[in-house]
Amino acid sequence: MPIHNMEIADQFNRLADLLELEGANPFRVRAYRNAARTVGGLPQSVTDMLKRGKPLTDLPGIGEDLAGKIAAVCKTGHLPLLEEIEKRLPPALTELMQIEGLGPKRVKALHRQLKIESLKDLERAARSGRIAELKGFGPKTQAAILERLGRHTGQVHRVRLADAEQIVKPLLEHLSAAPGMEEVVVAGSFRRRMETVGDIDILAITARAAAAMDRFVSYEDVVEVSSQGETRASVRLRSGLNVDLRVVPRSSYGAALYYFTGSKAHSIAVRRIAIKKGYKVNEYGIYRGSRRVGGRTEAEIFDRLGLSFIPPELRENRGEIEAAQEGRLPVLITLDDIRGDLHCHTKATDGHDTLQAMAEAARSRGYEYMAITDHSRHVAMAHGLDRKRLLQQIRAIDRLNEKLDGFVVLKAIELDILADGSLDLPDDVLKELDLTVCSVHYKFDLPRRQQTERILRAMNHRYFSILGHATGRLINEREGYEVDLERILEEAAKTGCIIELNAQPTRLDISDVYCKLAKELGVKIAISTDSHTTDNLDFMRFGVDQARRGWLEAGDVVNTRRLPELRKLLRRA
DNA sequence: GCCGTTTTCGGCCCGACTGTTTTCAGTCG
Repeated sequence: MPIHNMEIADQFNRLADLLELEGANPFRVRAYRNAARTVGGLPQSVTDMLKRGKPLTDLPGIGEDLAGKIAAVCKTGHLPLLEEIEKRLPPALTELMQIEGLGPKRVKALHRQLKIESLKDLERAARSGRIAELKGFGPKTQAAILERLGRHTGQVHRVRLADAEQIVKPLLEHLSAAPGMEEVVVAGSFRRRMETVGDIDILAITARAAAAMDRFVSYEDVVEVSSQGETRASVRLRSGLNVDLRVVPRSSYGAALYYFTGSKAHSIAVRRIAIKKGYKVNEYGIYRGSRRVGGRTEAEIFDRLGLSFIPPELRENRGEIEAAQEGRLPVLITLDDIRGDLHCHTKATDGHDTLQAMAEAARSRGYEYMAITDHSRHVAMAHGLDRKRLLQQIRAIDRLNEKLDGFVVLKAIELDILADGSLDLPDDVLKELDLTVCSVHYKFDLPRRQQTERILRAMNHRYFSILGHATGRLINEREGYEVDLERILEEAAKTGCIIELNAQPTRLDISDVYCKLAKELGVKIAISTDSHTTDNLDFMRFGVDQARRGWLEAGDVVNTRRLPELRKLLRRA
């Protein structure tokens, strides 16, 4: 049973928590957290890296010691240092640190002085009033602990980006109406266009900070004001989402936007460069000594530090800073680069709109082509097309194309990859199509090796064009099936198969790190909406966001091409 | 624990807010 990256990351994070409780060197703690983040975000499994003899010390923030520990976990499943510390400290103490407002120092004090080892202990102590008596604690802290305990579910909840957008939009409108408000923007992971966000960071430019604060905390969806100062406030919304507002003057706009966009790892790395160059960067500006030398725009900061402008989507400290130093940042794809959509359904299966309506909707978005990819027969739930109905649809598309001027509907299908890796319809009908999107819809529970072989076998079929939603995950709803995506991408590089980036906000499949790996391997990506209504075509922008996070340029994406060029890419040797 | 245009030791990002204090530690982002 190979150890997954996430398991290693979990062990390191737990170790970091416990070390922090023990009062270890905070930079040592950070090293473990960084390692957890690095390993957790890798597109390939470290088990495989080790097998292939790739040195783990090549990974940023992984030195000899951590490389050895990672290798040990891969080999044995155990991290001896973690187990050693768990003998000294109750492992459940790390749960206490999940409670907002409880950090290592307070948890340590609660453990030492009140023998609190679990959430249950914590609740009992708070109810009995013993916490308020501790030095450094008080009645307010005790009440806050009780209140947050009641809300604690044990899991961090992240909201899908598209859902966050719907929550944020009316709030921005509300804030914009504050007297003296000059500008309101969202920073944080929302601006970096992460597939999910944990909270919302809003930046407001105004000379009247107090008015902005008042307007913010009085928003109708606010259920709790967690903190409120002169320039900063935090609230919790009815939806459960936390929102931070930060007010800055116009002159600090760029510095503040940069700082609050993050990511944290990116900010730390850039500030380190700033220090080396004799600067200090904070949310008010960039300074040489006590003299402020910039910060009105983000560009001023990048310029000072000798970096080219790094788009927010890349700010994850995954190589973008080095690329910016060397002037080799990618020119990221934009929505305007997209010329068509290659995965769309109609009423013929589980879509809601007609062939013609879909075509017109695509055309009205400025596209030059779209592929109609209804389901194949095996997806019975969606009344998948059999040979006869597919041929009917092909003829209907031919008739429609005769009427359309300057727009082409491509004949295609979303073809089920059967459990043995064969495709759901015979070659004699597939050969009539312009392309196929081949996807897994059943048998999610195959063992990883078998699932991978299933897809690899399908990919070697002569009429296989694009692999649809490659992992089958639904964000916040279900994990994808177990599959070796790195091997699939390597095979795609060999065979010329295209990999889909499914733009449905609940899918965004494949993820950003796999987009980057695909690019590095030379694999072409199709960003497709998997539309089931005409409105769904607008999901393209979420796909483009994800592609940008994955470093993709227009040239990496097939549906940025004009039709003749696309056809060439689809024609396989 | 990592890392090197401060280079193998001695640094490691930086400020706001809260609740507890009587000048600040702890937490958070």
